[in-house]
Amino acid sequence: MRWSRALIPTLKETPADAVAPSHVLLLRAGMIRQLGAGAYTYLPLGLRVLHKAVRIIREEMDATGALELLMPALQPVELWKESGRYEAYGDLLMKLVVSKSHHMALGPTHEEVITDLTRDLIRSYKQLPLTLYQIQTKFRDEPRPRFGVVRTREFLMKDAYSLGATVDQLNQSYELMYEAYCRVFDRCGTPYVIVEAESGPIGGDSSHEFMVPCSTGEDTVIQCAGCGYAANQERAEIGGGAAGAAPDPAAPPYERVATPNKRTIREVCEFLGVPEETSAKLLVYLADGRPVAALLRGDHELNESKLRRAFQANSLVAAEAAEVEKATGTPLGFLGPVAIKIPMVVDRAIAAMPAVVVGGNAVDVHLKGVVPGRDFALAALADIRNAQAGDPCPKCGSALQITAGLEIGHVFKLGTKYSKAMGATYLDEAGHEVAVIMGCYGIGVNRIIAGAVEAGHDKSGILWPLAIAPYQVLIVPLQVKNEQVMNQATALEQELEAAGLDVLTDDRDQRAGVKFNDADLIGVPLRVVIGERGLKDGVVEIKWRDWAAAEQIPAAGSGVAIAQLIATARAEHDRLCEERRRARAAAKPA
RNA sequence: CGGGGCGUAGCGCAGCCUGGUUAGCGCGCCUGCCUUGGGAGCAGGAGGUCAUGGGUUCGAAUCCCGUCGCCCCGACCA
Repeated sequence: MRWSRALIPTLKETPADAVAPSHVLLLRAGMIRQLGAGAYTYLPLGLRVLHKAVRIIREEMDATGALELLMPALQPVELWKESGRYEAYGDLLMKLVVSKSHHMALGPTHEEVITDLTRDLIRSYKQLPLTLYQIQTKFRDEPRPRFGVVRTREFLMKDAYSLGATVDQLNQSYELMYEAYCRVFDRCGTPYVIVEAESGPIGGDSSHEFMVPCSTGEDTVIQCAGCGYAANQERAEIGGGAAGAAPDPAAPPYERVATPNKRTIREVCEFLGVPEETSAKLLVYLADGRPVAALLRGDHELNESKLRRAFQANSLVAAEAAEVEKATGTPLGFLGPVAIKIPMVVDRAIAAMPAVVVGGNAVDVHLKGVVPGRDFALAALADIRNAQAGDPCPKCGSALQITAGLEIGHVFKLGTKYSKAMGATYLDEAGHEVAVIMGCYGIGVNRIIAGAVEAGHDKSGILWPLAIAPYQVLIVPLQVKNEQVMNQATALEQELEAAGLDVLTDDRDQRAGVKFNDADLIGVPLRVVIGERGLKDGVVEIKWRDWAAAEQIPAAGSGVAIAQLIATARAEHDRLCEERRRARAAAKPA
């Protein structure tokens, strides 16, 4: 391919709206263009990268025995009402009216459609297990698209659904997908960590997310350097947790203090001159509509998933100010655990505190020196807060670390939520009608691209992994009007293309500096420079994008040598992937 | 949805506060000369509903009101 014909509109300056490195560089490298918020065109160069990732995904999905199909993006809303997600998904679901009165939605995911298909097609245990997948555009009405291609309203997703007759079959499908995901991301060359994820109210005993560590990531990952424990903050447990010491019998009784108009933890603590970690806050939530309270240390953050589980509720929402006052008889800002009338769960960290400052359940009143276990019960103790840096690891007790992660893949055991709601059943060996046991597995294809750039760039531009680079080799003839130079470039291009390589030749009549800067920007892994100077000595220059030094090789036979270099690099990468696969297999309990 | 910022040429910006002829600059683009191993130079040129609707005014990119769009922070995110 000739650069002059390839439509690669590189930009010298950073577009004002772009902040995230992947957004800036994909724009500057001429790979994407924005149409509107969360909607991007993939220009030819960017599309090549996307296609390469898709190809790897497809190969690995097929290798697991999963079958590819293609479901409609356009879905009847009735299916969503049937599964109960029409309400649950809310505004994120893009709705539209077709043919004047036909209510449709654009699919944000396809559990409903696959379950509908399943109840049609799956009749017998003999057809199971089965995993189906597709690679398709998804639509979500994101309230806030951001960071270029990281969060968009329309994106390419590989979604797979496993159908099983037994929990064993589900577990096997899950394992297969989990391993296939590792292979996909290993092969794409995108760094990732696998974290335990929150599986949501639907239950299911297992869920993992694949995260690219990068500052642009929207998720918070909790990791233990000691034992390798890694979890999404939504999920991460906190170690320690032994019950605190018994209340000090010598502790003086608590005292009531006037705190006029001091409502927030900060205001109260500043007013009383005590540190926030000696205070406690009482939060009121509606668990399945019933008011409940959560008590945690003033400087700690509530984890709603943990609280929802603590109350064994299906839904949990923060109570409005009016609801709080109605439930407790006290306005926001002065709530406390002493003599509270609604059910309360206390965070474990509270049990370790000898005395706390809390709200007095009366306007403009707080209580000082309240002793947990003496002045209020510690019966319902639970881990209900977000893990933070320095907290003990739940597995080994080492200090946890906190990093940002970009979610590129998610594997999830669904169980029978959808099959039961929508009547997807099969007949088992005994002739009983049983709900299909399902799993779902997603990869954000665009995010592989974004993640690769977030993880692989420098001041000059992108460093594509060889496997997903738009081209593998960039030939840069420096004097395009010099026949000898151009002939050499053309011959090399044809030879490499004949050898099956993806080659781009920068045939633009530009100065060397322009070409080199653009070469660095678009990040093609191997650059071959052909110039008058080198040809005089019978050499061409080769340079890996991620490697500082260039080297000279004989111009004669350079095609063979370069094809060999790429082949070696690919073999080395394959070897690395295989090594990781073996390590995973070895680490897995028998 | 709350808070903040911004819409002037393909990109980056100035002009607006204090209204006044043909709306500027840099990059990019076209033509020519010159140059040629890390974003050269000179000369000429093309390209604008100043986001949009209304209002004030003799006169609006500029002042006022509405609308739309985009970005950032937060909330939200199977």
